Amino acid sequence: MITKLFIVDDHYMVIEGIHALLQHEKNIEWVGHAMNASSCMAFLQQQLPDIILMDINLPDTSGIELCKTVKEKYPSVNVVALSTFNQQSFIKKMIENGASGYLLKNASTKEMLECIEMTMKGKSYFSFEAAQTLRYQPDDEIILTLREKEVLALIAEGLTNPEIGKRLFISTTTVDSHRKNILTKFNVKNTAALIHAAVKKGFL
Amino acid sequence: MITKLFIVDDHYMVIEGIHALLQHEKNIEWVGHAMNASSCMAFLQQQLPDIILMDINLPDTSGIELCKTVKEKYPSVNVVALSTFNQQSFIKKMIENGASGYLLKNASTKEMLECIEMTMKGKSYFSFEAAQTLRYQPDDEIILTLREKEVLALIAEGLTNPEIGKRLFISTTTVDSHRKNILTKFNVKNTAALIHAAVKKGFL
DNA sequence: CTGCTTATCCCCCTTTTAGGTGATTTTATC
DNA sequence: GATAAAATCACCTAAAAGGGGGATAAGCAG
Repeated sequence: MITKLFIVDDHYMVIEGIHALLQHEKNIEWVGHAMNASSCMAFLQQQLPDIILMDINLPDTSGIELCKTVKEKYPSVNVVALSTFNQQSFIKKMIENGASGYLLKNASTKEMLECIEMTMKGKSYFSFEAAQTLRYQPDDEIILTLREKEVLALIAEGLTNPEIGKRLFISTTTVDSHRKNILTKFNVKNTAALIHAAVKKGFL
Repeated sequence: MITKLFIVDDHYMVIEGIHALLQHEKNIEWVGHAMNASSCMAFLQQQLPDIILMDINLPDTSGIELCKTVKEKYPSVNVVALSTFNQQSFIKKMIENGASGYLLKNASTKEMLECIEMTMKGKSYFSFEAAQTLRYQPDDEIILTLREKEVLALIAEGLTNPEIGKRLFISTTTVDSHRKNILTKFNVKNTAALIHAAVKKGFL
């Protein structure tokens, strides 16, 4: 069985690299590539591949959004996320949006082939490191409510509690409560450490 | 004249991609690759290439550090930075550490060849976007003193002014002064916005 | 229905920041 | 040796943040 493979990545070198690594594989057909989200969608209107290797960082839309759109319109297409970052939040988001796997860009040919094979069998595949991230860091997962995320974003913008209150049409004391809860969830004791941690964990 | 090319990048796909893109170039000799800083240094003890394409993000040392070390030990070797990020601070730092050029990973083959050619002629080459970043954003360049960088790092860790003072053996009021100067330089009005901006600009 | 989470609100009090203004010493540079 | 930049220290005031406590209403799941 021949797997039709499509790639979305804005880096020419990566596209060429994957192409070079897989060109001698007989059961993989290279149906094309796109360097941004919109040309990817345009391609899919004409032909559906079996697997899309999709970079998370794209110039127009993020891979996380593109993945969602693709899976909604073409549920039969398997999406495998392709990324440099081994960040838990990204991995989680891609899975939520229907990705079948997560491949880091430092993956070997063997890993790539395994990933394609597994995906075609309907199973999930995650790069070793990505899998470890998901497995061994369950406790540092931070779940914020919608409101908390809003507040956090406004804090990062530099707004004070009274300003945030006005913006969200709630009392200053409420903002204060949210803020304290966020600090507790991140296990930090002030705003500086909070913003730093929030960025590192992909919230900002 | 044949250019001896060496690559340092922790992503197998990128190495293969560049290899694929340049393998038919007759005046470029592919002398090898390394996937981290230490094996790069080990290679250089045996053979010196003309140009090193060096990723900024490496697993052990950062490319910025590696560039410095390489140029100190082997000044004849030209280092071209290779990166996904079009961030001013990184570009600036690489130049300061002796890099001859800055190539973005979405560069075309033509750009790569141009870059190699220019570098061999002793000139600098910067990807179009990287050059624009340097040219059109001169005013948002933020220059911090050594002390200010130290203080900023400790603020990001979540230390308060008294704590920072103890750590650096200076008075709390001095820390306060530094802190105010940093806020002014970043043109922000509180810690939250400061940390956010500092991360975006590559200080943290 | 009961417990749980979310979102809302309020109080007290202490510490920390931020804005303003000013000054001294060290260090590097011309 | 003069000049400029960096680093140091100080005082005042007001605003904001953080730590503690507690309360209520709405919505949801077992």
